[in-house]
Amino acid sequence: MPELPEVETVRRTLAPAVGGRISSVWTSGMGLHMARKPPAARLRKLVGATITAVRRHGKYLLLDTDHAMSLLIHLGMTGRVRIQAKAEPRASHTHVVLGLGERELRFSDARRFGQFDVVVRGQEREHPALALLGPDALDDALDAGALLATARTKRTTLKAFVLDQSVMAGVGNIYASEALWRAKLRPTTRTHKLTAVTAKRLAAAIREVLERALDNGGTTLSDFVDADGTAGENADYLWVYGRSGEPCLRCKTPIKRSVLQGRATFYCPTCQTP
DNA sequence: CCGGAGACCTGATAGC
DNA sequence: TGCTATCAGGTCTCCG
Repeated sequence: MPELPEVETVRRTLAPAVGGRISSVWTSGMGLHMARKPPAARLRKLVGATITAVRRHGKYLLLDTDHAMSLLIHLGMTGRVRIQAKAEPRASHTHVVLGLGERELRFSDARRFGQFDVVVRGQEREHPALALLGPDALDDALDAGALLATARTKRTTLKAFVLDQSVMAGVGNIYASEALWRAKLRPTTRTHKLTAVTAKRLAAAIREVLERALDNGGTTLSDFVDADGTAGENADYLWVYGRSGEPCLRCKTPIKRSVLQGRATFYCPTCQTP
């Protein structure tokens, strides 16, 4: 579910957690991504800590505390972070609950591909999940020039390139197809074919696609909701993702679906030139 | 270095 | 109704 716009939407709706003091910690004991369990003992040391900020890098959330430790959260495919009243029933597949006054911060994840960990503030980069991340996809530094310079060091496809979290952090399978359609570039085109002109188009398209999705509160295909439980509207505005057989919104050619690296890929065979 | 396939999980949906 | 197969926003690892 969650790519940069969805995670950023969660980050923004987590604002009420800032200033909250962690009064209790509960974990389900079940393993998440790579069978890693949320570290119960380290989490319990955060009882008494106050959440001071909620940050995001790519698809990762970082909740800073005044105990020099931060919570690291990744939503995987079906992860949710909710702020709910203590009296609200817990969702199924709830794996972490932090008491925050009258409310609770709850992490649930049906498929358990998500991550919930603790990192030392200032040493985030030493966490294996964050060590290799490239600049955030909405970082101003990621302009056409930077994109082109990185692309020239690779021989991969454009689809794999924009999905590579070490190139840029935050683009996932939906927005990869969307951005390449917007930039009129074929997903299978090799990165070293990028030019100053097409790199500029791609950089602009990535930014546009992500910001537009963010304006719409993210894309909800089935699972995604923000910290308030609200679904996103962006599924109504997708240009190609999930639209195979339907007419291209630019040229009316039926949209094609193919599989690249095991992931569904959508493109217009006419106006996305190879 | 790169792509493909499979692994990790559960739930929704389609088809018989 | 119930069974089976397929698919899903992500990441990681093995293999050729």
